[in-house]
Amino acid sequence: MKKKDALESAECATRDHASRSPRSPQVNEDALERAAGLFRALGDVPRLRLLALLAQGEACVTELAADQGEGLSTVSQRLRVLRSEKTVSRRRDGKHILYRLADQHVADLVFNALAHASEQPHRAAQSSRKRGTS
Amino acid sequence: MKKKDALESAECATRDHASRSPRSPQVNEDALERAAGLFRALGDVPRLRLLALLAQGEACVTELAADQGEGLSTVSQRLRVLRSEKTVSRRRDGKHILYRLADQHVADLVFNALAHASEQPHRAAQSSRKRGTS
DNA sequence: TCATCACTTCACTACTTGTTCAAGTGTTCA
DNA sequence: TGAACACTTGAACAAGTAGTGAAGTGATGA
Repeated sequence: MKKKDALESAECATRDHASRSPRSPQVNEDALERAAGLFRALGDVPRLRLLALLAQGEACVTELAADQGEGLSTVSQRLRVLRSEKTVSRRRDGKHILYRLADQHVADLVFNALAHASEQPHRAAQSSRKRGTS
Repeated sequence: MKKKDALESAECATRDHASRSPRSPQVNEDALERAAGLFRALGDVPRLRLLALLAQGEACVTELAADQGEGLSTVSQRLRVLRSEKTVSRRRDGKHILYRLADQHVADLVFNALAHASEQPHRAAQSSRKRGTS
């Protein structure tokens, strides 16, 4: 993925709507990076399913793999990605390693998105609906 | 991306912790797909920045491109992705096409994630903090 | 201490995605 | 009517990412 071609022909901004507002970079660049990373980790159906599963409680890799009909290695890799973005945490329990959602915020994100997705079968609207609405 | 290698050696599930709970697929597969699509669209720094910018109000493509020091085409493509996941909507205003966040839910998602990311410089915690914080 | 179990990591391939230039579309204004 | 503006779309390529088998790691139990 390359970058750069900047401003190939941006002229309107200085004329028509000269200054609507500063529209500055007041967003923390670092936070942006982490937020994007988090979203990227959640942006994959198998991984999201894994999280939805873990939202029901702790589970070991074998259990998760069996539940999804996938290989251990595959599931382990998915968990690695999720773990690198701090969406899940793990602890050893004898021979097993149990995974769980890292915190309530992750659960909120997943549930909100799923709720939102369920509400809107085919299109988003000018909704001013509040969260938590089922 | 291939698929399949299923159950290369999952035996523990049937022995040690035989049945912790059903842990069934009660998650709507279709909602999962849409939610993942939404997250995937948000999982890119430039696109997320675009949304953060739009959270401040409507803006035309040229304006957004100028603000980020990027080319029109580049920004237009990013907006296309965002639009395909219904995170932004647009309307024509004379020569310009003004983009805006599609709904409040998207703004919530972005702000929550950014807030969460800002709160946790280097690691996630057992936070039970509620949304809307800061 | 050695075999087994439950994973994790590595290396590799196939596939997906983002950026970019060139060309195309739709509006406005002279 | 046509030139200029503000985008959008298409195609191509580079770079990133997921899945997989094989090999490695760390507990447990005989």
